[in-house]
Amino acid sequence: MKQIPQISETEWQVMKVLWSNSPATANQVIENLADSITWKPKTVKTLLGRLVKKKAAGFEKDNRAYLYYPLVTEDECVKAESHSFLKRVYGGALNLMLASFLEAEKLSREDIEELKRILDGKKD
Amino acid sequence: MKQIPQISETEWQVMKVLWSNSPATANQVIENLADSITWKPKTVKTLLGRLVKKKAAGFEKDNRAYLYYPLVTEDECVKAESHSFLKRVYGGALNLMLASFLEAEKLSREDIEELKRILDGKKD
DNA sequence: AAGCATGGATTACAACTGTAATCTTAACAC
DNA sequence: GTGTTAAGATTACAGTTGTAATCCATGCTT
Repeated sequence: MKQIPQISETEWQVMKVLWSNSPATANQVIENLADSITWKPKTVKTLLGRLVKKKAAGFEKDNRAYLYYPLVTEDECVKAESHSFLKRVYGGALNLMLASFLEAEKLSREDIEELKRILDGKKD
Repeated sequence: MKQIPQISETEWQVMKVLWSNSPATANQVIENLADSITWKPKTVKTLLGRLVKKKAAGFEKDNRAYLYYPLVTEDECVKAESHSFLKRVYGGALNLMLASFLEAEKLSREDIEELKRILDGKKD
């Protein structure tokens, strides 16, 4: 499988915008992030630049502003992050991790029902 | 709840040793890591030093060698990491995360049975 | 045409990371 | 007691990250 670039915490937030709203100009991304974070616009631009440099995003020139879009899918990134998390924290043992989450966290009755449905579906 | 220090990838590996085998001298930690990693002994000592500095580990002088031990529990750290992962990747939605893992990953029949047992246990 | 505004490019800068090597001090071997 | 060894302390050094500010070029305003 292809190599997913290392995407940092803050870069993730920018990628999320691109995943849900692309292509987008830097200003659209900034706008989109406005209520969730408090970065200066320049900060967002820096992050966009870094994402381009590390090939997580690309752009085309429209007129003066660039149109940015993701080069990696959210799914790929989620998989990569999950794998790394699982390995780091649970030594790679998925069943351990799931058991731990299921036990420790509060889930609504509906969540529980849905998870059981998924598990049932996997049995066959 | 108390503030868990930020523990890096490599530091985690050292903490794991301390969690399972403490107190331990630097050399015992090095020994213990020998087959899983290829760091030079000095590298491990650097990591121990950093963990002490960031209050994730402590030590007592025995004779010339120090005896290191964890100052934070594995459970606390796992929780903190999990929280951060969940927030970063799934926007904090635990049910989403679980559903995604359950669907995407391969689980043995026994794993599935156990997870269902856990879910059943949570229902009441 | 001249200047201002705006977008991206470049530069900044400290903290954290990965990965060690060197320095210093104290104990142990003779 | 004097040299060697070995433990921790200090220093190294580049890459990443968080968080921007400044620089430069180009298009819009008048």
